[in-house]
Amino acid sequence: MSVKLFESELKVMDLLWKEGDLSAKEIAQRLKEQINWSKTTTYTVLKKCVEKKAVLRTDPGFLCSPLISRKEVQKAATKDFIDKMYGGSKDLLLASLLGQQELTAEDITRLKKLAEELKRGGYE
Amino acid sequence: MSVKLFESELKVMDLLWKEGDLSAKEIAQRLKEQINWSKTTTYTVLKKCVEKKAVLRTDPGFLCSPLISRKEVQKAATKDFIDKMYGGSKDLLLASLLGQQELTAEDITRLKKLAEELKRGGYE
DNA sequence: ATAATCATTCTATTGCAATAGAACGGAGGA
DNA sequence: TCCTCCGTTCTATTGCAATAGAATGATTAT
Repeated sequence: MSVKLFESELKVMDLLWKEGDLSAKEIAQRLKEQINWSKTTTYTVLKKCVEKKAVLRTDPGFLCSPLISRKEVQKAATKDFIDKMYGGSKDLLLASLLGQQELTAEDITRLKKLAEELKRGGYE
Repeated sequence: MSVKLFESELKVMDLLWKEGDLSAKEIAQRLKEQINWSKTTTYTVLKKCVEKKAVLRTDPGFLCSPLISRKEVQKAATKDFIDKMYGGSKDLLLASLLGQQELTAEDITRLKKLAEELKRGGYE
């Protein structure tokens, strides 16, 4: 359950999260178009994802499906990031986010509504 | 004004942010104690910080002072992180933070209060 | 004046993510 | 059966952050 992914691996996962299951061949094709990756690059990175149990690859056709969700990865990465940049304090990150001048009144209203919903248990 | 710092550079900045201006020698001493860095490692990393204009080093005594604040660096790093992990959407990061089960009712109350203050312009 | 000490810089070395060229192997056509 | 194509793997190569050993140069003590 090692959800620590590198940037290259995220590119592969991103595709799978967006498009759903794809064959290795299709992934290679799309990443060739999108970011000009050589097919071998895609296969190498894909292999890493499989080793890390982030992707399940099954025959026939080397069909690939994500084993971990974007949310899980985001959550883990966010924790790492908070540890690294905010000394482990979620609150400090929140404060930094909220303290940005670009935050509009609507942002805040929305935020309050969001908090309200959370309080009522309106989260998955 | 390149505020993009590596992990090693952050270790140096962290010290300066905490302790205020220090001589290169003192920095080397402390990082030797704290994380067992060789003095040359410290000097190499410190040099990078100077090149990046994150630190001002003046004679006499190679006194070092931070040229950028922790907040600036956090803000820039957070933006990068949001771009990388949340497709540039600050809201999604917020949602992820708030959606964590560990968030208590008090957390939410505090958050709402924080948002309230922000709305009233109570931020620096 | 010279030696010794020590702060600073110069110049590797290591480790690992990113990228991809070349080799391999199996399916399908001649 | 044999050849060709192409999906997949094996095995580099590159680039860069992290780390630090050896060289340098200035200051102090003898």
